[in-house]
Amino acid sequence: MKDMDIAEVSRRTGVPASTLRYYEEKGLIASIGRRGLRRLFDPAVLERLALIALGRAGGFALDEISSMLTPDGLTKMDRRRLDAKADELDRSIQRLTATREALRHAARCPAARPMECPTFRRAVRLAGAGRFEVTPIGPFKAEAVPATRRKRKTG
Amino acid sequence: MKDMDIAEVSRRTGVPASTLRYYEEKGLIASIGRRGLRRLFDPAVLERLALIALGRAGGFALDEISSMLTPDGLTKMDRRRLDAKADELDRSIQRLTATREALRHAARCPAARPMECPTFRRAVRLAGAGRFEVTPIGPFKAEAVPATRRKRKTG
DNA sequence: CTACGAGTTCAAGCCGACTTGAGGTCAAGT
DNA sequence: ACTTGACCTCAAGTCGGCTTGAACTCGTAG
Repeated sequence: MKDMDIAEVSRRTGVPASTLRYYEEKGLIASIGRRGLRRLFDPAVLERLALIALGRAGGFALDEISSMLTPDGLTKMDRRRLDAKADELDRSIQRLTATREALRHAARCPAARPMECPTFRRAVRLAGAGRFEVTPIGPFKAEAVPATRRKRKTG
Repeated sequence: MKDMDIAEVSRRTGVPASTLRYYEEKGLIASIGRRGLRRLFDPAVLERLALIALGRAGGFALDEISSMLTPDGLTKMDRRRLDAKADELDRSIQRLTATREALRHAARCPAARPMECPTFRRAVRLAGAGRFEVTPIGPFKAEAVPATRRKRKTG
């Protein structure tokens, strides 16, 4: 198997060409050269894309992912950091599991109003909705903060 | 406990006032009236915010959440939909779990390059990164599509 | 009466991860 | 020689979920 053009990489991974270009621009992947204008990719890029997808599936930001990949190939981070990430994921999983349970329960609990049901309340609490640690995904990092005069966290 | 002003709601939930206003604008919560300009909230809003947080924790969009809440109070959707949501969450959990395992394994596997390790490869595959079903979070819905001439999915 | 500060509105900005569109290039087929 | 069409670049747009800033309005304490 020789080098592939962007269309082939796209076809084999399902990742759109525009995304591949974007990833290259961000330094997540690299093309091995050009033929004319066209990028040529080493088949190893497929593996790398799988890793990137792994990271995305884990909810990591592209920047984080790129900090986890070595240029020559694959992830080679220190245990600490990987473990920290795994722990983070673990907490997400806990929350999601509680949320799932709350949903399942709500689907079959006869209580007129879900919140009247202790099982549901417990799930809500476990989901982090009672105490608002809530760092799920995307923005929304309500941190149970004094609330008045919370300072900007970004820019 | 009587009606609360926005600061109190914020203090008690950790949700910034700006977010509360935004939620009201989106119809996710409602204030029970005004004193002068100032919104007054019924304590029941706390419960509703907990539910919203539950939804967010589950990765649901605000619009989805609002479609799950009845105006008078709480979620009262048909079983089908709740179960569908729970199933969706379940798939997310599977992926996240595989990702976590991949990370944990990568942290202690001695293989020079993680992808050489079958355990890791398996985790990557389970994480959806090999077959790219990858509908994790946020954009990035690569659907193993013909790749050339994929048509726009949004506006 | 006046100032203060917490509240209000509205429009605009921000972030991440891409996508889209206009306009350009180039290798290969006829 | 010319057309085709896949690829290219770069700037701008999109989407969700908020946040921020400017300008304004009140209720209350002094």
